[in-house]
Amino acid sequence: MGEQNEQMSSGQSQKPSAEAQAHHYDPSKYERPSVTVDVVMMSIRQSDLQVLLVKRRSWPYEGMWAIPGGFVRIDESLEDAAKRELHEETGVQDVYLEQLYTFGDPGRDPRMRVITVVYYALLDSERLQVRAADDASDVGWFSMYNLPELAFDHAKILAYTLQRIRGKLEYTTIAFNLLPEQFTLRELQRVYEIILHRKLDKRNFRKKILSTGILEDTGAKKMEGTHRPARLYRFNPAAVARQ
Amino acid sequence: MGEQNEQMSSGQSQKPSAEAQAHHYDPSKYERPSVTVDVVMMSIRQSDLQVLLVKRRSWPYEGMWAIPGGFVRIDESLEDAAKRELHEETGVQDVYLEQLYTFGDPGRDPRMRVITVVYYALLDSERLQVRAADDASDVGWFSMYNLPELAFDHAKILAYTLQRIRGKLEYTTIAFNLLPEQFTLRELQRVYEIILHRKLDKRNFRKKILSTGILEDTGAKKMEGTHRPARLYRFNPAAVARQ
DNA sequence: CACAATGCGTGTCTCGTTTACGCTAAAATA
DNA sequence: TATTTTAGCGTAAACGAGACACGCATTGTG
Repeated sequence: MGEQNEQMSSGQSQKPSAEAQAHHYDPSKYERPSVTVDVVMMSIRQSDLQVLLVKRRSWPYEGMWAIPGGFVRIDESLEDAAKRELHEETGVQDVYLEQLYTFGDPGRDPRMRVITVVYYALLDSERLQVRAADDASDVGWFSMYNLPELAFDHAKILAYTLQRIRGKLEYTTIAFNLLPEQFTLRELQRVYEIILHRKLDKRNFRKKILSTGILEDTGAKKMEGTHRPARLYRFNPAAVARQ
Repeated sequence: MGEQNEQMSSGQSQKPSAEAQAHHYDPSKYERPSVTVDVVMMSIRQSDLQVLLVKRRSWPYEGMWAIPGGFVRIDESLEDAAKRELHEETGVQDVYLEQLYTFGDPGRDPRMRVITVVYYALLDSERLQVRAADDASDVGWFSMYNLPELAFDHAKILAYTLQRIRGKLEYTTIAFNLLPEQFTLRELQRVYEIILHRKLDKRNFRKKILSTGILEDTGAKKMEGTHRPARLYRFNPAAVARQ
């Protein structure tokens, strides 16, 4: 093994060292790709799973919609870049944010070699309503189930995002990030139904969620419409067994 | 949202366009990070889960062990870079390879900003034995449960790798990639036990695996030692439901 | 003030899955 | 032919998932 083992792990010096040259390897010869971070921002809006997209105003893919993103600054972590992007687009901070995957095929951007680290964020619908007004018309929310024509490989990225959150929904507590601090069991069930895209049995759902002990009864009730009011619960992170 | 929405998704032109300048954003100003791909190569050896590491011969972390990796070439996909690395280190091709995570904190390499896309590979122990001889002494196999002192943030990367394969073991068929084409049920069970790091019940394990129908009896038997020979099975990818 | 309308909140049974557990079979060696 | 070693098998109990229907608390209306 290691015919010519260049020992490039996490980077040989980029200025050619004597040793690198001895191994016929000069990293400074290599053109560096651009690195961007894109953030798939999702929220439950209008009883739908929606994603924030921005409209491209220039070549390539002019007029198509794209996942918001930007270049990683040289002294900024990937997660910080994602948080910055998130804040710029939505004004919110402290939301659930997770790295999804890194897409780096040559040719995915016709202008240059771009490697994109994709994150996804789950936003509480309530906090978001505030900013829903300023419709710059080149930023918009779209249903994950009815997407417009997307730039680059962004359709693939969103498909993968949906797959990931569906998977995580089953064995983590990510759903709570899409709800305000207090919520009813019915609202929580709707989040699950919207993401999994199928109906769930009310009794079994309640039984399962309550049996985990991750919900705390606030004592308050939510009255809405002409029917019996629903209990309001709060997520109790202390009681979470596994992430 | 989108105070100054720079529309950087998957890259604004790197040459400053009139439009980019109008938005006070000139990507060419930004220093680009280096991008490397590291590959965690794992195999079952000596009834142990082992990983291939290379010894660093220069600053920083001189003398410590590191996950093999190298720069991504400008016209090469991330996965191709990982395959190249894999081939250079082990001589094998066509093995299970999956992207793990991207590590990019500033300061993780003291020489420069390096963003590392980490892949992991699962190698069939049998094919590997051939090359086990050429011990260059700066390449070696180490137990995932007893690692040497590691360079950079590589200890964190290996911990995360182990977590990922444990998770995947439960709902995918990745285990087969660690075995030769034909294997006994006992050998398969050992792979699970070594990765999960706990004993499994023989009868339940056989029942569970056989009930999935992903194994095909080859008809052949494996005789080894002074006891009843075991059936040899083969993995039947056609019968795999999910993953 | 009664009654209709609406969504909240609950319990049980069935069935399939997972776990726990011990003995006989087949081969090699002495 | 006795001993050693691992292969290969079945059943009972516990648990979890899914199916399923009706009384309750509130509001609006006549």
